[in-house]
Amino acid sequence: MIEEGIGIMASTDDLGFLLSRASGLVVRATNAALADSGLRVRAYSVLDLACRTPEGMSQRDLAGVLGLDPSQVVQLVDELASAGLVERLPSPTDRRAKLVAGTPRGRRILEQAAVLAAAGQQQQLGCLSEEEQASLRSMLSRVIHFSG
Amino acid sequence: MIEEGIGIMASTDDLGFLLSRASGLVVRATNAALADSGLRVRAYSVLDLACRTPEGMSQRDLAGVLGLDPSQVVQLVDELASAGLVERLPSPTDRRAKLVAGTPRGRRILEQAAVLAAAGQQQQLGCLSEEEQASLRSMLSRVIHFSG
DNA sequence: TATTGTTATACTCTATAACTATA
DNA sequence: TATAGTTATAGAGTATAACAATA
Repeated sequence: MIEEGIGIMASTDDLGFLLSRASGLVVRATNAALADSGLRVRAYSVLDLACRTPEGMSQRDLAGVLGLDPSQVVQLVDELASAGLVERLPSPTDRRAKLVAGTPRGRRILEQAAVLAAAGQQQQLGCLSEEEQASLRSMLSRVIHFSG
Repeated sequence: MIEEGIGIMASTDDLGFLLSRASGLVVRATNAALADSGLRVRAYSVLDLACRTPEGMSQRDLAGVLGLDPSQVVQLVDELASAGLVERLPSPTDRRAKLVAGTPRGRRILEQAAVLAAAGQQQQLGCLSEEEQASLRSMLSRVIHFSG
């Protein structure tokens, strides 16, 4: 079998198709690289953000930043909390909100996972120079924050 | 609600994350734009390829080009064939293979759908100049055909 | 009245394996 | 022995709606 089951959109030089396909390949490679960590890409992203802010981050903010539905965040945080990688702390300012913060164990796992994820990612993106990767980052950031 | 349910990967300036998120937004916008045509992005891609080659294209080739599993192509071609947009023709050279070709109706629908899809896509990608879009296309093509 | 987290549900997409008929 | 299409199934990701507690 040559290749199977990744992104899609119209014919081979269509930007939407290329974006979808490239994204699928990178996600797949990253998930494969992360396998030993027990994490998949989405959980990894949540853990990463939770560990980035010492006080923790509300689930709603996590959802907003990652572009996920809040109900998906619930599931992902459940997983991470069961594994002891994050904990839900009460927000000091809003009794509805829960701040998701990385545990010491979570930070250790994240550190290892980050190496794996970067390797898997560069396995797909390594054909682009540093300058190209920077340019790509810049363009994609604009696309994401653009709603016209 | 701010934003929900799209692509994912690590923290906000991570290339994998940006790729995944941008792709998700474009696919969503395109699916929404295509709604009136009764097509979704993957079926649209198959129809597009089927109509591009007058003799039709084998399902295996479709799968290879689009990066889908052959079993997914079966389903998508089933859908399109039920709607009368493509037909499965016997291959003159290989009795196992079936050539998927667009019907006249399929070509008409495709023509309309292409306009819708392009509009939905540019709604997300319109913030990039023509030059940037060309550069993006070039980089993503390389990423896709790179397996290092 | 609106928002945070949660639960439930359905649908789409992805991943595998096995089977058949041909090659 | 391998390949094209097919079927079946399971898992991951996405999309909605509704509810309780709190703002």
